Parts: sequence; structure tokens; C-alpha cells
Amino acid sequence: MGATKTDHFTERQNQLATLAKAIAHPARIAILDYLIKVDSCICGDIVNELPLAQPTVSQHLKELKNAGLIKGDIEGNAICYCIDENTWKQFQDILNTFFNGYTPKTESCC
Amino acid sequence: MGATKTDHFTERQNQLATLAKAIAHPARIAILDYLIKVDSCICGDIVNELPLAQPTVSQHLKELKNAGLIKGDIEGNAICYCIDENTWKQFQDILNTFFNGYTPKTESCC
DNA sequence: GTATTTTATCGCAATATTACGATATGAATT
DNA sequence: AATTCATATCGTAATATTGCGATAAAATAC
Repeated sequence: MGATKTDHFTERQNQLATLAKAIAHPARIAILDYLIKVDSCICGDIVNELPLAQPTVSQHLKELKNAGLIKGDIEGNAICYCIDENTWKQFQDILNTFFNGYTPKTESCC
Repeated sequence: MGATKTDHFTERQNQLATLAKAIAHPARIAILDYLIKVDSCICGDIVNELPLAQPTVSQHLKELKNAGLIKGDIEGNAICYCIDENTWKQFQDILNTFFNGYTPKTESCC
């Protein structure tokens, strides 16, 4: 055991969970924060911005890339990373739909 | 190693990550889906709705409760669970703020 | 060519998460 | 008090995640 039983849930539930997992780490939030802050594609210096070793940052970048949240192109001997506008909007939509799905009842027993 | 280096990130980054982690599992999404669907507090039958054993469901409920997303009161020999309206709205805000923080640039190099 | 710089990958150790059987708890029922 | 029902907790096994040192890969600089 220990492995998530993905088969038993709907595709939407799994997608939402995977999406949440992609941003479920402060380092990955910090990376996205930074990409938003500098307001342009970033070549290099992401490692210097984080309190983590280079291989660890590289791994987090990979996960963000797998999730589709960021994209990166090789540019000389550096990589140009930036937020993937389309996936970003898509994620925003999915989360909004989920959270807007709930409307508080007038009568609640708890 | 293996433990997340929470100390090195801002409180906001950690909060956002923790929040995301709370919904980063299809079973927990499914529980929230169900609570939204039945549109009232639920006493019992959450276990029957999920493809997981009772202790596992109980554990997921506990995590959702820890995150503040749901609240539960003892009601006879059952528990009345429902979505915590306030935390729900708060989470929605935090996520919205995060996702709205990004506005695509006209000139993007990737 | 050899250095230098930057990012990726490998391999491993530490920790966290997921899942569930067994058992405990706690309230209602008989 | 014993039974029943619903949920919680304990203990443990399987798997996943996090982190980093060592090393590789790939481009630039000299």
C-alpha cells in the first residue's frame, strides 16, 4: 500500500489533485513568485533566489514543467524559464470552478 | 533530508503550499465533492461513497479538518461533517490572489 | 583544444504520505 | 450490562517526496 488509488476516482478529481500537488510545496510557490515578480523570462539566477541546492531547485523546476505551469527553452548555456500563460489560466479556471461549486446553505447544522 | 525546509520560506508561501496539500489527493477532492453535492451536513455514509477503507477515509477527513476546510460535530453515534464556509472563502481568496498575481507579458521570449 | 559556467541526471538517505487490519472509543438500543 | 453501530486511533507496510553530493551534459570563453 501507500500508493494513491488513482483508478478509483474520476479524471477530474485526479486532475485537480495533481494540479494542487504541483503547487503544494513552498519552494515551488517561491519559484512561481519569483517568475511573477521579475515579470519576464528568467535565464539563470533562480538557484540564487532559493535556499536550496542546485539539484533540488532543478527537480522542483522539472515538476513545475511537468505540471505545465512553466515552460523553458534552452538559450545559450542557460535556460529561459517562464510561466506558461495557457496552463496558468486553465488551472485558475479549474480551481475557480471547484471553489465556486460550493454555496453556503442558510441552514447549517454545524 | 527529506523534510521540507519550511523555515526558509515566507509564511505566505508555506500557507499556500499547506493549503494546496490539503486538496492534493483525489480522495479529499471526492469527499469535498460529496459534501458539496448533498448540500447539507452529512452524518455517516461518507465511507460508503468512497472506494477506500474506513480508517483511510477517517484519516483523510482528519486532514481536511486540520486544514480547516471542513468541520464536524459529534451528533449521537454519528458525526456531522460539513464544509467550513469561512475557511473555504479564505482559501478561495488566497488562491485567487496568487493566480491573479500573474498577468501575461505582451513580449515573452519562450 | 582546455577551462568555465549553467543546468540536468544519478544515486542515495531521510522523511512524509497513503492505505488498511486490528482495536479502541462512545453513544444509542435492547 | 451486553449488543450494535459509527467513527477514531494504533501499528505497520508500501510507496512517494524532498534534499543533496557527485557527476554528466552542453554551451561559451579563453
